[in-house]
Amino acid sequence: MSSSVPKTATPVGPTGTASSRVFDHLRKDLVGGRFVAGEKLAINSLKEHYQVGLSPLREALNKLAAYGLLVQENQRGFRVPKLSRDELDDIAQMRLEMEGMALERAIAHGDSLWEADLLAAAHRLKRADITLDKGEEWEHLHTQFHRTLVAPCGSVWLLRFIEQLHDQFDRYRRLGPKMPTIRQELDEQHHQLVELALQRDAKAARELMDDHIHKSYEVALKRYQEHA
Amino acid sequence: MSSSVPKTATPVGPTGTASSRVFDHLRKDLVGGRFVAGEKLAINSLKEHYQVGLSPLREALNKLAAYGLLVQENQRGFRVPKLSRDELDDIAQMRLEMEGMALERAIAHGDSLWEADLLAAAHRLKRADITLDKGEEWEHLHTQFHRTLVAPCGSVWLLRFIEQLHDQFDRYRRLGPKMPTIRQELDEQHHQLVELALQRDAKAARELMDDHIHKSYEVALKRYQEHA
DNA sequence: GTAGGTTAAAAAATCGATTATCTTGTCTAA
DNA sequence: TTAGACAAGATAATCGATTTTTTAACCTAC
Repeated sequence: MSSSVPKTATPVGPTGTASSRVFDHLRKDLVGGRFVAGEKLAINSLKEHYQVGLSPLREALNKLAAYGLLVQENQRGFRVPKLSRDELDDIAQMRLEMEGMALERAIAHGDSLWEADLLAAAHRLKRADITLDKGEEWEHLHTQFHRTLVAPCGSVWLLRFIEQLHDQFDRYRRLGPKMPTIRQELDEQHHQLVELALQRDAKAARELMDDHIHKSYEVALKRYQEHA
Repeated sequence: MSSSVPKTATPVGPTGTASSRVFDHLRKDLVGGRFVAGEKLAINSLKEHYQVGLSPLREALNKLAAYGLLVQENQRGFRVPKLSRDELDDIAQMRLEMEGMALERAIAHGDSLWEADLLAAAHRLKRADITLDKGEEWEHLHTQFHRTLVAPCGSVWLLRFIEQLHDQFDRYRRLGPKMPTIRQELDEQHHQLVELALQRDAKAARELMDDHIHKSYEVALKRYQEHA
């Protein structure tokens, strides 16, 4: 049953609005460190780089500013936020509080579907770990794993804030190339987190999560210090 | 020393960009309940109502969507988010956690300038309480008081999240007219909060804050239930 | 009567050009 | 020499019109 001109073709080309596409793309690039912290964005350059008109671009920039990945100054356009030790400490501290809270709640409420999702997410991430492919694909699986871990915490707003903090944190963590030694430790913790979650050991899981974030913080801090 | 055409005149007229002005105005209107929850925004009506062009209006709507006061669906414009009991519970619960945390930290770190600011903010709010003027001016002083209370918590991100949660909470609280009886209780708690903060009694202050949020939650819940 | 399809109207998204504001370099006067 | 004024260029913000997509109304075939 194939028609030569299907009514709804598989969207090979770009999907969604130009605004949402450039938003996603810019978000990735900002989190991935493809801009220099503090730099002023030249809108006209972005326009050609992302192959998009001025209106959708500006709408994306406005959203990113409200989200905290850009700063907007009246009549002076948009800048990439500066990085600072104080802010990194703040972000890490907030991650400790909020992801800890979310993990405890997720362990209390997560059902068996969650268990399956969690195992799947951990497995996919492990595959990328051993391939040592630490590119954009690994980043996505890593984000997805942490998202799955806390997903059934029962609070839409908590999840939203955690997502935002992750993006902010990753701006520091991804300042430089990977550090295989510490990275391997962190990868192992992902599996230990799954085990403790499945055992419903909220206390131990939270302690491990604290340690996980702490180790990640040390990586991010080193990156930040080397970066200057 | 007065020139007939001063170079930098006092900005009597509208200040800032059209986009930022309409953002502020829309934010107030959304929090203040001047739109029906769930309704779709007719951009062209907004355009004339706020006396602004399409581009700055759309930029403001995009920012509000990223902030969480609007929902944006690709190719289908903007909607006012629906209200739900579950979300109100979520917001109130998050306020308990986050404002409690912020208050404890503020009490630990706040200096004498903070004490003065706090007394001033409480005083201004009391003036508005007794005038029984519960309009936009009271709302502003109330927001300002709570903001001052937690200001020296040391975390930019915590303050940001709390601000966002307040806006969300107020969408429920401001669904209906004031309730003088319970309102008076809440007003008294503001002063007790100042006293406990000045005494640096973090534990008691947090307990009172919990109670304050709980009472406010009951008001908001009643509003929500009456609203249907 | 209803499912599916066509079309007209409405609304959203985007574009190209204009206007307002800021920035930079240069000149003048103290 | 340097602070301040000025002008020219660059950039940000906004407008008006166009294109694209959705919505709603109508029509046809079963």
